[in-house]
Amino acid sequence: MDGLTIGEVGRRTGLATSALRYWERAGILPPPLRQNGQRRYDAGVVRWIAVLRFAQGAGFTLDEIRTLFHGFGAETPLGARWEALAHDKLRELDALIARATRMRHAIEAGLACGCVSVDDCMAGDPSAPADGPAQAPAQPALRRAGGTR
Amino acid sequence: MDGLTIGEVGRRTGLATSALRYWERAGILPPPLRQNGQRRYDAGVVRWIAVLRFAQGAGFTLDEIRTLFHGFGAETPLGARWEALAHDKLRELDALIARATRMRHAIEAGLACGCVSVDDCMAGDPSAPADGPAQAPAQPALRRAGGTR
DNA sequence: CTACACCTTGAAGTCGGCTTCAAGTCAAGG
DNA sequence: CCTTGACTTGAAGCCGACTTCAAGGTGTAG
Repeated sequence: MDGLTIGEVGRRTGLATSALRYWERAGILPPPLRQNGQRRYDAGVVRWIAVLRFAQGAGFTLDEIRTLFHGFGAETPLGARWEALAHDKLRELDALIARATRMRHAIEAGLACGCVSVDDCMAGDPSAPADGPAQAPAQPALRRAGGTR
Repeated sequence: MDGLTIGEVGRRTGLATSALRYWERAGILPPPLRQNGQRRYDAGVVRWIAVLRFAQGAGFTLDEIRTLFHGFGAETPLGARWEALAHDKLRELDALIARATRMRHAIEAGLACGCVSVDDCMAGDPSAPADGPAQAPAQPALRRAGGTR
């Protein structure tokens, strides 16, 4: 046994090999040894990838995950690293949830409004008819996330 | 008075003129009359834009907003159009909120875990130590939304 | 005439996290 | 020797909603 090929790692983790190469280039996965120019991974990489995917699922960007993996002194335990990043992320998530909740309310306000045409409806303007759906968007959208292949 | 220039509309609505042109090309705002090749908008466009921005703020994509504005028979009232689109969007938002809430839980599980290194932590694998942070991500991320200039 | 402010267009750039493609390398099997 | 299959690379494409850029037109003021 001289290490896993990238295809083997892909099979074991359910990931595309292109993603593994991408993470390596992005400085997240350390470059493995090579045999004849081909990557040979230590079996431990599977666990690293599990942590990576977990962090991604928790909402961390690759930038943040790079920090999680390589951005602290080598002696800093994983738990402490996680904690250092978690508070900001929790606040981001709370903001996201709050925003999504406001969007829900906006949609319901739109349902309650019952306008006939664009020109007799709506907000944003002090001379507006009544209690139309309210003001501006402020935060345009929320993008969807890609599935896992 | 022969209509508002695009710059004037931008000023009144707080939008970049590039956005107005983009929406026109995207088939959302109808092309206005022109004088010497320049767009001259009817004052009513301001209200259209308010509705557009409101819908955007409620989470609708430009595709959906195009449907909202131009995708029904001309006799269909705005309220009915809104309703036709609202139910799916509410479900999407609920899914989003649920996902964000799961992400919150994941982060908190990570905080409770207290692992020292990547190799002694984590999930996804049946031989894992204990009740590590749990399984996979399934839905990678949530993208941030751009502010309103 | 020049300067200036405003408008026009199409093409390309931005962000994140990949995927896809073209072209090439390499080892094992028939 | 030739094919097959897995690997390598860099470059480009994708999604959404725009912004930015280059190059040029037009109207008005001084």
